[in-house]
Amino acid sequence: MPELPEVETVVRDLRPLLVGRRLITVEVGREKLRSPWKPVWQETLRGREVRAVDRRGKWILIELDGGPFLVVHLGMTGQLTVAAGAEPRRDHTHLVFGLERGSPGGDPAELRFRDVRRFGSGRVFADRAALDAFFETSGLGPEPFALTPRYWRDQLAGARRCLKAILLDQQVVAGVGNIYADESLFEAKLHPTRLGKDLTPAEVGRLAAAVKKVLTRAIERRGSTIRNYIGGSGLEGGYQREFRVYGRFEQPCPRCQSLIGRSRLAGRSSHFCPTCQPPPDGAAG
DNA sequence: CTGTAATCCTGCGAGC
DNA sequence: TGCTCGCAGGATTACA
Repeated sequence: MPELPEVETVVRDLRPLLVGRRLITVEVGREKLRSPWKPVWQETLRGREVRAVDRRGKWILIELDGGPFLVVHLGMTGQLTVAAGAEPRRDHTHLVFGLERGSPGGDPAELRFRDVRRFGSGRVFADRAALDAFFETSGLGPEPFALTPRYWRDQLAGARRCLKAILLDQQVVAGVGNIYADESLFEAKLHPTRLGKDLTPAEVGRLAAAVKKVLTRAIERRGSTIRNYIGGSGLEGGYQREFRVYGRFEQPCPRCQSLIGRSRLAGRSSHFCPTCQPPPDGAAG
């Protein structure tokens, strides 16, 4: 569910609520997450103060006093929020970190990880080197905002894959998922089945700009809430009201009124305007 | 190198 | 009501 804009929103929400506060307790549920939680991690975290809250791709990084990182991936249905301790825990809450009171006599609060489908995960790295090694091993690509046209050109030059598959590949660009891949391709007026190697320099430039533009706008709207995404303070996103193709199958294109098409690509449903995003030469619709 | 499908899960809406 | 089916913001793996 959550892609870069949603994860960025969670991080921005959590930062002022967590930085400077200590994790007092750690509770771990019985249900297995995507990656198994190691019992020693409780001890690694307990009593440490949060130094920083950051994002890398779709990963949430909580840096703690003395070096370790608590790292959370939201998968499809993950929610990471700070809630009042008195607020009942909802079902599917798998990790709960009790927070030091914000002020003497202040109300108790908790950092909670809830994930209905359990495709998400929480893990702990001993220090920044271990964290970097993890991303290095996974081949996680660069953040999309500082990318040069040169980088895109190099990535696309020999690519026989279609654009949709390329955008979803976290090794090419970190953070883009199904919604923002479709919306970016519409913005760039590029059909999702076009091959990377077939793009003209102008088209490469359009794609690079479109990804940045769409993600930036989505962050401004606090991401997209379709089913169950919420930010770190529990607020929903608003970008779903600005979707131009995603989830709009057979509805009119906002640019040309053609009916939005949908097909299965790279295992995901892809939405596009058959007119504004012309299919590759020799292909149908 | 490609693409495709199955897998990990639960919940929801559509259709009967 | 209740059932089945298909689908869902992700990522990995196996196989053609």
